[in-house]
Amino acid sequence: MGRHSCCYKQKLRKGLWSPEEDEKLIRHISNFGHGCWSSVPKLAGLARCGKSCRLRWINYLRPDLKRGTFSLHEEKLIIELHDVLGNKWSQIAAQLPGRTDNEIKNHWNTSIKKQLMQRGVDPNTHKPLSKVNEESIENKSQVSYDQKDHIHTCPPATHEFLINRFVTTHETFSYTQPPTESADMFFTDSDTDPTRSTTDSLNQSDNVGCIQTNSGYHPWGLTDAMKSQNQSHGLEDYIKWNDQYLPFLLGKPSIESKPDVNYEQDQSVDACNKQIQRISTSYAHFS
DNA sequence: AAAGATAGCAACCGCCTGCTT
DNA sequence: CAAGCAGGCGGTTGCTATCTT
Repeated sequence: MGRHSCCYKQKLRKGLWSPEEDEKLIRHISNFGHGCWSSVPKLAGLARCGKSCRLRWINYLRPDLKRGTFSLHEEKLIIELHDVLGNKWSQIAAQLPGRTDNEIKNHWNTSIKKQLMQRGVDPNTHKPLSKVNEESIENKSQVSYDQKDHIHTCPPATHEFLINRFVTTHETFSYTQPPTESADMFFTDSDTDPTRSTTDSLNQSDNVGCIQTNSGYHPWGLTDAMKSQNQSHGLEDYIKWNDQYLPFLLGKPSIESKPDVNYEQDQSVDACNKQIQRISTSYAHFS
């Protein structure tokens, strides 16, 4: 594909936007909307490419932008979402009203990353740095083995791994329905009230969540009763996700060579645990 | 006060995906 | 089905402001 066609045009301005250019763009979009971005520069009287206009509007001129420094809550949220989503800045930004993906990405790279490193946390894996170092040493020796056998890098997929990745213990697994379709994950209160806004929910509950699919809302995580039960046993009450594995859990394998797993429409917790057992069996050859 | 180093951020680049022709 | 186009995304660059020496 190469470069965007509009970028080939001659005499297009680049670099920082002048106040006059901003004004033209704001006036045009306020009056007519952006429509097709590639036509915006011409209609707005700007010597810029459509992509540049789009970026300027989304990252800087949009009226609903919050701007200013990130609050502690926002930073916490970014860290948690990054743990789940990785560098999916647009998805992370979608959970922070008034913030852009670019803004979050910049803040991550310039500030949050350093904070995490100072706290001894690896910003990529969100694990303690000491643990990451140990694993990297182990992985180095593993790489040669994998290369020898032409096995691409695959995570360990033992039952324990999957359980640990998705749920803390069997008892804590609290789907009311197994999800059946592609899903966008979001968090909500344990009452799983879909009318609550995501950010409101996140303010109140970090560890109990919900999967939203086309077929409805599927709570996951710990009920309050389970939380207190687990805490009395000294168990962690958070649930870790990995977007690479999420499609499997949802029956939507997205990476080649992964086993096709069908999920039954069974609403019992036992059935969910059986599904996990089945997944881990399917992965057994990787471990 | 000046020069160099560092941090923060706006914007660009290149790639990917989905839609249209 | 292939090619072209537009929109979107993540990674990166480079400019500017601030800090340090």
